[in-house]
Amino acid sequence: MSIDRLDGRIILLLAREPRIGVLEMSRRLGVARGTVQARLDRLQSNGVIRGFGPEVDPAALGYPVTAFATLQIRQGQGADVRAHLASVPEVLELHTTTGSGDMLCRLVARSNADLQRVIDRVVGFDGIVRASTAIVMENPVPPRIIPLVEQAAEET
Amino acid sequence: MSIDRLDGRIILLLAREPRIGVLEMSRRLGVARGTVQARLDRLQSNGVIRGFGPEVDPAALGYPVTAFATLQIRQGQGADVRAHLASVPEVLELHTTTGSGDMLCRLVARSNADLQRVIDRVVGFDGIVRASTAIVMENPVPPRIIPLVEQAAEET
DNA sequence: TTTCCGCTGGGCAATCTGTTCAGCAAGATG
DNA sequence: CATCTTGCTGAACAGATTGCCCAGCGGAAA
Repeated sequence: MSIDRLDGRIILLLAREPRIGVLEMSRRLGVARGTVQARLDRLQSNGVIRGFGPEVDPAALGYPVTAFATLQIRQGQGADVRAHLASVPEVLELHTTTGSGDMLCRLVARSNADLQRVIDRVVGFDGIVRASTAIVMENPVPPRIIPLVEQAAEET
Repeated sequence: MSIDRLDGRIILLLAREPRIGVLEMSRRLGVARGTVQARLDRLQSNGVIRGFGPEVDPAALGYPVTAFATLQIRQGQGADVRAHLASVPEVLELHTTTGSGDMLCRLVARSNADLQRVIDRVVGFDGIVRASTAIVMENPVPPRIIPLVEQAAEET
């Protein structure tokens, strides 16, 4: 559940050089290979490290436009809306939230014009009452986790 | 810039079994090892595959609460606010957007009570006029990219 | 004191990687 | 039509890494 400094350094190393091997890590960290291996196993079975899936850049795939849509759902239609949104490839992420909207989703599109098509497809479903969209211009802090890992490692 | 079916299958395999090697991939895909290697190199230098960083689960680290905050910024304070937010470990992501808000950020916290502390720290900065927060309850579609990859691979 | 647990340092066979090579087919170019 | 370029194949090689095992050691808990 909680991680120590060594765990933190392992994650840090992996984040910086994902292709690094266990042996090389043990050299850099100054510990035995078995230790690194055991820590990694533990981190993975703990669920702290979910996996090492490839990070694919939607922009490089031809989807340079990102947007966030806040959706208002008709009462009782939640399950259907979820299924509908899950079937749209351009919906990269979906959350149900408290607050003024009911759901928040991340969308990508090939262009601003194409975003219209995506939104039409997203909201072209009966259970969705209203959608308000915010187009992403800049991304000053791309998805990150390292600072949090470092903080968690310090607090041991 | 664009990917074909083989590229798609490579990414798919990597997503499903991240620890798979180039040799095993070539066997599964029925192509030569050199081909897979060349494709992978190309995908990475293209930027389609950004990397293979470890996916760390904030919940397993002790931060089970996720929220999205929409921020309104005082004109001309954008740069300062960006720097301020980047210094908060619990800010996992930050975007500047069009629409009613000026920025949208993803936050995590140790609990709902702790979220108050995080928000106080986030908005306790001069350039931020207003913040409205939505707490995430469910996550019906966790961050995903595979459907988009498959679509991009088909369209070749 | 005794037990448990994690780390160390070592060794082993099996496997994979990085790299290079020549051959071949298809498509583009002149 | 001849030539070139590009991408894929199948193979080879040395070097490195992995998965797995073991015994010993020290600190912390019972």
